[in-house]
Amino acid sequence: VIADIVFDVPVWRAFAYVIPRGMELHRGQRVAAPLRGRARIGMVVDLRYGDETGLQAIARPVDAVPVLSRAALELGRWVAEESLSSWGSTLLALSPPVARRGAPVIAPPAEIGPIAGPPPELWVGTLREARLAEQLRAIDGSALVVASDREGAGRWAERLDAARLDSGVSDASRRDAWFAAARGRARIAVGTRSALLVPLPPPATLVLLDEHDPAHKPPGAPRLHSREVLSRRAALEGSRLLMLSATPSVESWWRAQSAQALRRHERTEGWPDIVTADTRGILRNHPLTLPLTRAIEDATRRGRRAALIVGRRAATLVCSECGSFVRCKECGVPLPFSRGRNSLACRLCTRAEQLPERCPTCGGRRLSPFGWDAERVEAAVRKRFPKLGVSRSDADAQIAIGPPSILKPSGPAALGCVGIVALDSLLGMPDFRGGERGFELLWAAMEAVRAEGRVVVQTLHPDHYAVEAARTRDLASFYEHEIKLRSELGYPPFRRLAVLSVRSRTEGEAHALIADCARAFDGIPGLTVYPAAPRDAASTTRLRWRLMLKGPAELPRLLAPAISPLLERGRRAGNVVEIEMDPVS
DNA sequence: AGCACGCCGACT
DNA sequence: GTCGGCGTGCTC
Repeated sequence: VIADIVFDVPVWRAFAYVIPRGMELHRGQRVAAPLRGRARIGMVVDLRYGDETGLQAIARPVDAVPVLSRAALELGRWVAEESLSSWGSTLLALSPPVARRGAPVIAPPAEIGPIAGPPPELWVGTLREARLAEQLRAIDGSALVVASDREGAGRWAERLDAARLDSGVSDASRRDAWFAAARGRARIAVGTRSALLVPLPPPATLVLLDEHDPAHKPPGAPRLHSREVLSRRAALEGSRLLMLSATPSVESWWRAQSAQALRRHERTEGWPDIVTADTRGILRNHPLTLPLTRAIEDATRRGRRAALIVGRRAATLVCSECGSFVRCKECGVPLPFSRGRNSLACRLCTRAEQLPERCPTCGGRRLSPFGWDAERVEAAVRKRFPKLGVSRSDADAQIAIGPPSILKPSGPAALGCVGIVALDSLLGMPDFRGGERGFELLWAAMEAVRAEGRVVVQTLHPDHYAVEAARTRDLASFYEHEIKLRSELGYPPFRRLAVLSVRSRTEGEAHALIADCARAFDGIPGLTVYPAAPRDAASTTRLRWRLMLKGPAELPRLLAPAISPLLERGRRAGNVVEIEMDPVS
């Protein structure tokens, strides 16, 4: 009997090995097998009869029993194909930690047949998490809860008294939790993306927390958003899928709405009004407007903490008179601006424009770089509030300054004031998700203060649809607007994106390499290939290039034949070619 | 990925 | 005459 094994190497095909006499193996079990002379860990994906001549023998099983079901192996293959990465690297990233020698033998995972299940549900509203905890407490069958990070997994494991599958606990207890979930001994298991394939006895409920969070797709295998993996899994095994978010991704909202699967568990009565501070023509010399200064004073006087949210660097050029950004005429995205350069280049289409003298919208003469970074804000705030504790690293400081993520761990009404120093640094990011990210932030700010505090938004765009929708607490109106835009401009969920990037040692080679890549995509029907652009517009050397690809839902299948030889050839002579499907930023 | 093989320059 | 750089190709 021959075993087909896949390894954590960038090689697509499986390798065939002889199973030694007396060794019993199953699909979904890990083994150590000699690969180019050394024993490496691989996953058994198939067992078959065949010609054994010239094949090496498997050295030993690594697991006494399978860790993945056959359905999980197939799901893993789908994930690998969708993300243009190898089956082996995907499966091994989605397997439990390897046991130490002498660990007890545990029962193999349940096999689940394909059944038709309900459409995925999208839960929004302030009560979504309380409702989830309630339902899970009384659940019939098993459940997997996937958080976007270890902290979230830890909080939920405690809240649900559930087994933990993420790396926040020891390997031994993660492994125990894996098999406890597989055998139905732990009804509820909590993990991060590494737990996506854990076997669960039916009927299973799959839960994705903070569905919109880009942290569900960090670098590394499996190179797909947990949302996509879970929705495929739910569809294949007929499980119920619940996705929770205060502000879902536009993709999920759109799908849930058309499947009549949107569930709203809301209570927004008593929430504070969002105070918008219009910063057009001001905010040149201080990051805090009067309303924000007052709100910080009030909160800290009452013994409450304040958080100030800042974006990244000065990223765009803005008109001080009408407030509009200088945008690419082709793509409509704001052009990134950095000091010391006299042209603006679009990140998407590479069109370069002379630095304009006047505002292209209103003809105003005052165009200035826009953006307050954390350092500048901290210095100014310390000066303004010398007696208060101000920190960029301690989220528990009286005034904490940082990126939107500092709002994440705060419980309901944890803060007395949230100030968004410059919403425009989010709205104006050279990324089609700018509106979505801005809306998420505003909503998260309201959730962090609830009825007990104040949200102050400083912006050049008080009339932006994301601000308007947040101010009126009208989720649906935001999504309607955003979906219309996405449909007109051909962005997800209507078309699918991929980003190809290359790196070389010399500028000449880098340019030749990206040109080769672009040529390889010539003539593929339904594919839009955007012109290549240097990766860092600010950098003077052009060793890194990227280009964006747009296509239909089957984009990975379209790209695979063209990209495979490039991914291999790219590795020669210090060249690196990478492709990322469905980039989140 | 990771590792061995092999072909050219610098050193004993 | 030998060491070792890295470019190249393969892994059951």
